[in-house]
Amino acid sequence: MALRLHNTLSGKKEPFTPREPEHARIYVCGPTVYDYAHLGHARSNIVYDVLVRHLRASGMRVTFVRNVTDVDDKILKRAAERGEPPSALAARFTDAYQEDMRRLCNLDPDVEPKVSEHFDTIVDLIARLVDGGHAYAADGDVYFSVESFPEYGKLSHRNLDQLEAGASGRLDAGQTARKRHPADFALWKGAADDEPGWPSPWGRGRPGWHIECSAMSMAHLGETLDLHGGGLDLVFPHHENEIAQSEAATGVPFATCWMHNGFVEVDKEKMSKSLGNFFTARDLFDRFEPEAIRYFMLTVHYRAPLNLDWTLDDAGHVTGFPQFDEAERRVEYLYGTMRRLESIPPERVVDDPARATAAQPELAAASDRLRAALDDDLNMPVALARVGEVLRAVNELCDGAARKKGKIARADRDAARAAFTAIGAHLGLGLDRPDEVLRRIRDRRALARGVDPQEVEERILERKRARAARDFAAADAVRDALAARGVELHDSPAGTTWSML
RNA sequence: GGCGCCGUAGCCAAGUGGUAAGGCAGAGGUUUGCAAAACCUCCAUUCACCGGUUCGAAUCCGGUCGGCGCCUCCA
Repeated sequence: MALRLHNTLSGKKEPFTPREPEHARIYVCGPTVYDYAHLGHARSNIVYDVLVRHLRASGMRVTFVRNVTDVDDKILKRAAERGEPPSALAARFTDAYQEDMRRLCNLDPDVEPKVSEHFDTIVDLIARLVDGGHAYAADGDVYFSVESFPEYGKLSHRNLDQLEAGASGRLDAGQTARKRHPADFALWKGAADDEPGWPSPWGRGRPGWHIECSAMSMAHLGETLDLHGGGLDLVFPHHENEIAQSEAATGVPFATCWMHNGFVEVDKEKMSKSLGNFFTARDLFDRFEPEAIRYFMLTVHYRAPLNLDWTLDDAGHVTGFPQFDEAERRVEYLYGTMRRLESIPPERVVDDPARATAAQPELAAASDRLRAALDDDLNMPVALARVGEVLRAVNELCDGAARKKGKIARADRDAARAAFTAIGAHLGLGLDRPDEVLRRIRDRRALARGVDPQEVEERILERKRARAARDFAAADAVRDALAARGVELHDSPAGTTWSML
């Protein structure tokens, strides 16, 4: 294992070294479940999914924990607006989140802890901080004292003076009065009588935003995590505060490596709910194969911003996403190549070492090349370039097997299969059934363009008769008429199939 | 104001000292009754701009211009 990762803590690329060499303990900040997952959540999940898959494909055991924040002010607010119990709303969006992430070909975390199931752990941690002099109660709230932790700011590379200056003028007056230092943050928030709350030594209330991640990660992975990840926007204050409260409590490093993924942007601006320029994953699933969305997320390095382009009609409505179109064509290429390989008739597969082509070494090395790309700070774009090389080599083999009296060496065929296995293992691509994916993509496009598959099949039969009668003019007329509607016909010895442009 | 990131072909995008990966689009070709798919070939003497360091820089240093993020809920 020679994975090197950019560590936010040091600002440098470093070898990833779990405390237990063959077992990585990883924690990633999950969603606050008050709405559907948007593309930013999708990107974050896909990045860490590739990390976990890559580590496992490289032979490491990984315990992957990703929380669900199901107790939070935003949830209470949204639930109140809808007249729905907060727990019901949270449960609904938790289910939706899990479903969406699975559709994006992400593995489930090994543990998915929820705030609602960890009150004791959270309260214990707060009590430990109060006892240690790192936190203080004030009017039913409990605050962490940043001045009690000299290293505060080490992750986001800022100091308390800077924070004070930056925060001036936009602080909540009520909280400021209770805080000893403006940067102190709430560990526990007292609840008003009409607000939901849970019992604690400091009165009825609910956890602050940051404490749950410290409590739950340490509960499931121990006091020092090998890697803690999340979106770039979590560096400050969320992760900075997690470090402070965790290390103040335990006296040991909270996480060895901190990893942060870049944003999804629209028109060069961060996509976020507050800007109103976001798309949920579900919105896109109706228009594109979820795996195409995953593919697109892999085309850019995880730390770089990922800019989303769209096309608009005159009325300003979104008409398309060129990048997802392109990614979906690449997904078709991937599955189309897989299907081609498996469609080679058995009699054309021969045990003839001499026939093994120059492509075989390239395919045999596919796994190593993927690993090398991802070992370098999870360079997914380069990994995708390696995938492209594999697909080209496999198609070359298939072309050879398709020629008159063409054959493919069993060794080549097996190397190609192994390459697809490696692609799935490291990147989570190509794990579905080719026929099903390709038909789904085709039918989704047909539906969008008002093309009836049944009718297309009839036209194909019509053309078949014309061709049999050597009436090529009539046959071509059918082809042209369908082509005008985006339907593309593919003739092959086995018959005619079709796809949507 | 503080901290930080980015600017590579028509578009997207890798590349942190050794002479520009990959994809899309485009051009030509093989194949095909015609197509499509697939495959082959071509497509940046150059990396926003100006200086500097070096035998050598897209890569390091300084400056200029342009874009963005965090500092407040946020993946």
